[in-house]
Amino acid sequence: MQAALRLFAERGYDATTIEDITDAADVAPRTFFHYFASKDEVLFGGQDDRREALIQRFGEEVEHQPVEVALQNALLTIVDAFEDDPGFFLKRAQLYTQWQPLRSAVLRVNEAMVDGLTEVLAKQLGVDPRTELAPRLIATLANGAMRCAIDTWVASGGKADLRALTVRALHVVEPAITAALSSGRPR
Amino acid sequence: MQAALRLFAERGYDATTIEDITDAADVAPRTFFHYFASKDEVLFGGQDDRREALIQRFGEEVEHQPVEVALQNALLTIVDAFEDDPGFFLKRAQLYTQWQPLRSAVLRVNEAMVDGLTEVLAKQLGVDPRTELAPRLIATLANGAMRCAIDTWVASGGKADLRALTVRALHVVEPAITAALSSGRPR
DNA sequence: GTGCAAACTTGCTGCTACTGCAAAGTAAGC
DNA sequence: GCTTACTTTGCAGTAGCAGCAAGTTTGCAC
Repeated sequence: MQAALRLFAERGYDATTIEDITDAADVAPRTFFHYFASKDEVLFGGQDDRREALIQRFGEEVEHQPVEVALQNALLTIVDAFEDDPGFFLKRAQLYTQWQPLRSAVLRVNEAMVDGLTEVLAKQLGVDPRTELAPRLIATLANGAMRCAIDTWVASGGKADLRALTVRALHVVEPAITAALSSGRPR
Repeated sequence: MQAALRLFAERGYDATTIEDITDAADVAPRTFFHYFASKDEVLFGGQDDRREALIQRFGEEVEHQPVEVALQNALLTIVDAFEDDPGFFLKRAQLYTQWQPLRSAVLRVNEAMVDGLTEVLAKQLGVDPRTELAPRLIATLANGAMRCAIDTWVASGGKADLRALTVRALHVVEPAITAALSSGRPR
C-alpha cells in the first residue's frame, strides 16, 4: 500500500504498473493479487474487515440508543480514524480525484458502507429493506453527510476540522432522518 | 448496447467478451472503443450528453424557482425517462446488482450527476462548493433520495410507482434541504 | 530438535481489456 | 468525378488478472 501510494503520487496511476509496485515492495507480482483483488483496490486494503466490525458494533449500539445517536457515533468513528494518519488519507484523496479507477474504488467502498448500514437499520425498524424506502434512505443520507464533510475537509487540504464538519453535516440531515423514521416505522 | 445487454443477461458479464458483443452487433472489435471507453460503460452510452443537458436546464430553472422545486423537476425528469423503456432499465439494474464492474459504472454516472448539481447550486447560492458544505450536501441528499426510490422500484420488479416513490423520498429529504439552504446561504 | 500441516509466496501460462497508429472505406458537398 | 470529413477497421503491443502447481515459511505438537 505504501509503495503504491508513493508511486501513484510520483508518476501517476496509469504510469505505475503492478510490477513497479511489487518491485518497490520487494515481492513478486503474483503475490500482489493475494492481497488486493485488483490494482484499483490497493489503497483500500483491509477496509472490508474494518467496515464489518464497525457495522456490527453499530448493530449492537442501535438497540440501546436512538438511531440518530448510534448513527452519529458510527460515522464519527470513521472520521476520527482519519486523524491517525491524515497525510495518508489526504494523499489518497488527492489521487482519487485525479484517476477514475481509484475514484470508482472509493465509491464502491462507500456503497458497501451504505448497504451495511441499511441492513442494520432495516432489522432495527423491523421492515424489509427491499420494499421500504426508510432504511436505505436513512443510511444514504447519513453516509452522504459524512462524505460531504470529508470532501470539504480534503478540499481544505486537511486544515478544516473534520469532526466539526461531520457533526454539522449530520445535524443538517437530522430532520430528514427523523422524518424517514416516523414514516418508515410500521405501526 | 442491445447486444451487450442481451449477452450479459444470457451468459454473464465476465463470460461475455468484447468480441462476443461486436460479433453480435456486426462490427469490428476495434470499433467498440470508438463508442464506449470501456467494457463496463457499454450499458451507459450517451449518458454524458443527456446529463449535461439536464444540468444546464436545471441551471436555468433554478433562477426562477425555489431550489427544491427546480431540483424535484430535474430529478423527476430522469425518473420519468425510465418509463420510456422500463424493461431496459430493469434488466440493466439486475445486471449491475450482480457484477461489480457494472455497479461501478452506475456509481460513477451517479457521482457525475451530483457534481453537476453541486456546481449549479453553488453558483446559485453564491458560495464556493469546495469550502462550503451546503451545495454538495443538498445535491447529495436529493440525488440519494432519487437513487433510493429507484432501488426500491427495481426491487419491486418494476411494479411499484417510481414517480410516487421519488416524490415521497424527496419529500422526506426536504426539511434537510431547507436546513442546508438556510445554513449555507451567506448573509 | 524433528516432523507435520497450514499459510504464504512465487513462476508460469494464457486470456482479454484496452491503446496508438495508420489505412481503408463511405457519405456529403461542390 | 473529386475533395473532404467522418466512420470503421486491422495490426501490433502493453498490462491487468486468473488458475494451477510447486516451493517456502511459519506455528505447533511431540
